[in-house]
Amino acid sequence: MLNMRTARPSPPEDLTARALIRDAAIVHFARDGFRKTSLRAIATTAGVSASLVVHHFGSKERLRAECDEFVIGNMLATAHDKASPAGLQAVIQSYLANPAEYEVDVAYLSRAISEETAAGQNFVDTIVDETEAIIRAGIADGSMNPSSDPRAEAVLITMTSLAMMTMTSHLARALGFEGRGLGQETMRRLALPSVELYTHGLYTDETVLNITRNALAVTPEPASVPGAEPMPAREYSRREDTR
Amino acid sequence: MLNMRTARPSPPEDLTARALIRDAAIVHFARDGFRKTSLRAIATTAGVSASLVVHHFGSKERLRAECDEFVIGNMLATAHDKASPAGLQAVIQSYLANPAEYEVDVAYLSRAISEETAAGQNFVDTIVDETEAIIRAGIADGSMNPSSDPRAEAVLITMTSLAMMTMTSHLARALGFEGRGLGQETMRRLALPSVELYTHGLYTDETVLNITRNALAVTPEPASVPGAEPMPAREYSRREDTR
DNA sequence: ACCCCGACTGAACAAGTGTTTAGCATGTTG
DNA sequence: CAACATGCTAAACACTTGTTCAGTCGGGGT
Repeated sequence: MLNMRTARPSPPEDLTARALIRDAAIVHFARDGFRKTSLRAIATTAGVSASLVVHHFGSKERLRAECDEFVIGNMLATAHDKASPAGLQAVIQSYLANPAEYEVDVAYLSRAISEETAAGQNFVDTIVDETEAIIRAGIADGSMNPSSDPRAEAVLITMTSLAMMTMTSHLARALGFEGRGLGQETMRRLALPSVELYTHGLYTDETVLNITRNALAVTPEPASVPGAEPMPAREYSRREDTR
Repeated sequence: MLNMRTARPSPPEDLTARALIRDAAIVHFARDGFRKTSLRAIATTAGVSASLVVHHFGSKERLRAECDEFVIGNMLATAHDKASPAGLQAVIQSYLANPAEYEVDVAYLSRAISEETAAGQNFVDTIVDETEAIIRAGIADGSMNPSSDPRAEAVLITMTSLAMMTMTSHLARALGFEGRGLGQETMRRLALPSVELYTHGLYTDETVLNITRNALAVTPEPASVPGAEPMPAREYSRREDTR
């Protein structure tokens, strides 16, 4: 009801050809990527000629720009006017309510992030900023643990969240949900472990933390940073080796 | 010294043309992606004709397969024979020691994951399994917190780690390292916050955890899963709303 | 009535693609 | 020496790509 901007439940016929082309392009870009989709393919699923596509949009690149604006711009817009700090939550919940409707938009966003579109970068940056604000507020009101670097923590959490979008297929496969509707069951399966991780952490003590602190203290800036990232889970396997 | 399989310090001249083509293809695939790179571009940087590429490899697709095998296969191989459970750690540390040498391989792997190559999927699945084993061992020996779903936790952590590869450019940009050598400074900046997060968690109490548990208990399986994932950080913002 | 302007199409173009073909060396084998 | 395989190339082929070019259709405005 509230989302007629991002999700497009519009009837098939009473749309202008221009809108039909845009929607078809969004579907194709989301499913096959920008480079792989041809103007003729878009024209076919839109039921028009290839020339009409460029007649309306000028070029394939400008068509992409318009699709970016339509999908991602609307995502950010609906997120912004719904409450100030954590307005994104409404969108997220609305998505989780029925992922099928947003499937195309999520796939499109994922492509935009992977292909590093201007709109995709803008989206990522916006969410990072928003997340940082949330974290700082959470630390201030005591609901979240203090961090040595809230900005970096925000980046970390944002990328983790976005990775759930860009790697849906890998997620589903690793969990055994191959054929099923990507997302629904996968998200449900990941929900609890994710919150557990965010509540209790992974490690039981500060062994790894201290090792990391020492390693970073030793190497001030330019040289190497041994044994810290990006797979912190591995550290434990040589715990006694606390040199 | 120990890595002459993944990193290629080989002198320029004494390589067979076949190897030259393979290496050139790896660079191009890593930097521009599979679809965007043309056989002629590969041939040019390899200093040979385009026909020779297909003469040696049969087709572009088979060339890709061979590059996959060479880069990713070697990654997995060197990871496997170095200690059994957490053998990957050696590779990771070797990478963190001097990321520049592995830059191409990391970029290549990232592409393989994004483009969902067979080898890329295999790599992801392998690391998930390996991570799951590590987590189960860590829980058993008390160094890690118990999880309601170790498999899902392993998937979560793996995807987070891999996201650091597939989203290097976004990471760097969000942290302000635009022009610098992608990785080095970014990794250093993220190391401590990441371990902090894995040690103490994000939330100070179990409010969000309980909310999530209740939400999952209410909706058993088929229907919607409101307010849980994939952005758990947002939950806090309506803490008092503990309906 | 004219004209024009917009939406729209089919055909053609130029460039780029992966792949094929024929052929040139060159060295090895009978 | 002849025959042949091998590493290699230039040219061409078949095809797809994004884009351009007339040109048709139809409805308003004057």
